[in-house]
Amino acid sequence: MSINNSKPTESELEILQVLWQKERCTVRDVHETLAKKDAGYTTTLKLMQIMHEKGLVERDTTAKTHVYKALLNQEKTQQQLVNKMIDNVFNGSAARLVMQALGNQSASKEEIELIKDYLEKIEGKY
Amino acid sequence: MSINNSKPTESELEILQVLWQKERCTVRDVHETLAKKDAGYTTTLKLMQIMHEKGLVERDTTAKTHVYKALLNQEKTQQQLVNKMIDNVFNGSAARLVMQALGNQSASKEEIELIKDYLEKIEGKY
DNA sequence: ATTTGAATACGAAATAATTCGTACATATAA
DNA sequence: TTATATGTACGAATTATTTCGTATTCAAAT
Repeated sequence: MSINNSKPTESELEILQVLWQKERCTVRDVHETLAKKDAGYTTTLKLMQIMHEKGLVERDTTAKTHVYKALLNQEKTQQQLVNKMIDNVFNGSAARLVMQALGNQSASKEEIELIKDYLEKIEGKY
Repeated sequence: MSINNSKPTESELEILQVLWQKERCTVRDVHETLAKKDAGYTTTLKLMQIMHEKGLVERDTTAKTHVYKALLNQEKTQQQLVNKMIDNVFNGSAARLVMQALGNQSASKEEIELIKDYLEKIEGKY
């Protein structure tokens, strides 16, 4: 049983996103990056404080302005979420999810190439 | 703007899952299928009633025991959820999600084959 | 030294989601 | 007919999540 098996909430995920990108962030950094949402600054602050309580992030409080860092591993978290979605939404079929993902606008020619290469690589395993 | 753009909650998704599988279900059908969760019967009932209010399902109330049917389209719903995940969790990269999905235990040799075929097929588009 | 601006802390309200108890109706079996 | 089993309705408690206001601290500029 791991220490962090609690799934992050929607908002927490948005914040983690930023932290994974930028590594060390102040609350303001995060808040500014999440400009889309027009929540107030103290809302972002509070969320990050809660994340700290939960052990999702660590922070350096030596300076007045605290600096946050993600503690959840990006890959692991992604894996968990994907697994859950496969299970929950695609009746356990990874292939279904993949096809759904590839059938949409987001998949460019370059991405398709990447995936083909990847398939070649993992096909060795069988 | 569609009528049903509200994303189903976690629990609602579980129920939809069952309804997509079985087409026409009573509350008891659903509740029994969702045996894993040990919520009470009336909880499932209430959830399905709420889903009806929200327009996620329709129901036939001619008989004493009501019969439910999903109104949300499975494919469309899956697509929405996948898109959201790509955006939210994979910084917009469908390829990342796909690789993550393929890198896990769920992807069998057969599934990989399916995907390769699929890639061939959509590659024509470019 | 005083003001101003930018931070944190934190309680508490607002909102969303889940869970369940209880009342009541109806069908079926004894 | 009466009792029992199985349904629905629905209010309300509980729990989770998000949002924000206000107090306070600290640093920098005036």
